[in-house]
Amino acid sequence: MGVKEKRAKYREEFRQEILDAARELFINEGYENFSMRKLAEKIGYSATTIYLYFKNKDDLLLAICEEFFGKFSARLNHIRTVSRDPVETLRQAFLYLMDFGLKKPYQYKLIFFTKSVYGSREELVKTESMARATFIVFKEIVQDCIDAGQIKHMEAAVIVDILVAASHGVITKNLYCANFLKERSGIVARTMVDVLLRGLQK
Amino acid sequence: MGVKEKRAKYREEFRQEILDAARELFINEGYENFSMRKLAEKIGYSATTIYLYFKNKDDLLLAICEEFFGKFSARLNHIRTVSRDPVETLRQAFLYLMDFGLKKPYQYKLIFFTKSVYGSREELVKTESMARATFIVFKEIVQDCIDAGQIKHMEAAVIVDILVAASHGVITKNLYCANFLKERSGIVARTMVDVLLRGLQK
DNA sequence: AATTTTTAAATTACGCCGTTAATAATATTC
DNA sequence: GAATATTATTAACGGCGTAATTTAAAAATT
Repeated sequence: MGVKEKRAKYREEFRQEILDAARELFINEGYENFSMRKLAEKIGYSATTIYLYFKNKDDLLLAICEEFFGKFSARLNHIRTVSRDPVETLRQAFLYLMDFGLKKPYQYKLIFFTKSVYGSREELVKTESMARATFIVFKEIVQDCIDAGQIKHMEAAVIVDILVAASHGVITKNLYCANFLKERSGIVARTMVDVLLRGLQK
Repeated sequence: MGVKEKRAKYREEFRQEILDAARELFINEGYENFSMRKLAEKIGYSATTIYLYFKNKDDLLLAICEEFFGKFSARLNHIRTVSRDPVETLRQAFLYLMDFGLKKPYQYKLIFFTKSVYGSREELVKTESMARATFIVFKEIVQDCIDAGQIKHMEAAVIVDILVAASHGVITKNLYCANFLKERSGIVARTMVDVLLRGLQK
């Protein structure tokens, strides 16, 4: 390995080190209370050094989102290959998203409700991203159900939107609504899934 | 009117003036970009003067939320007295919430996804608030449907949670998801309502 | 009416923040 | 070993929420 490559590798390693610390800080403190200065202290460098590896605070967040969507789309692909019944696959995919949110609400919030890190829709569609890949797998899972004639015939993307929105909603209520009983969130989530899939079936 | 009352009245008027300016600023700039200093400039006073009328930034937000929930619960009560069919009443209540979100997403975000201004559940239940009043009316509307035997028999609060969560979800997708087609948000909202009510019916 | 007391407002200040510009230290290349 | 490129630091700008202090105005008391 040449010197150039070696340096590039160390650079990559350091970048990842920053990213790991950033993820932890983002999740523990939330986007608001995260700060470049705290992150700098955590990694033992000055705040401005971070800017040599990431454009800015939101660029850090984008990298974290891409990490997440990478794992998420892989998981969806796995579910799809293992499970046989289309509707059961869809249910599992849906539940996987919602369970993640119930288990790690602050991480879920960070990824889904913090900033539009992917820019406009045009930008998202143009540049390839793990976020887009995830959406596409999800849509395929829905399309399988439609093709099997098991759910109502409508645009797959609309159904994906509805299911993801439902998950988002349960988690936002969990996060923000004082009146929402945490002990009931499991019930609400499962009922939501049942009611939606029931309503979608022919 | 005595001098004391007069002064109290002027105080109340000024407080409302600040609140009106704050609402506008909060909605136009979002919670992040709202600042006490900007608000101060807008009303032509120094930043610290605001602290004579509101405890802090979040106290301003709480006042704005209470204003909203006051109008919202009144609207729900109105719908309830006008409409006759229980499920139709529920559908209208649900749609009213979601349409508000589609029309004014930033205001919706401000009220529902910004901070837990009402503190913990214990605090919410203890102190009376318009937010709690709204929840109670919503629950009564659902209970009417259950009592009429038109939807599945389950805890009314769970159904309220599901419906409100569904609305929240559609709006969050609208706000944060780059992949979400704005032109489709109307369709997604209406389909969500239909699918949920269909799934909830016996 | 003059003086004391209360109230309202502004100024100053503290410790944060994201980020840029300028500078120093280190490594690489010639 | 000198010149160049890279990496890191320090200093600084303009912003933030808000507490403490100080000034100005109004009201109450004498």
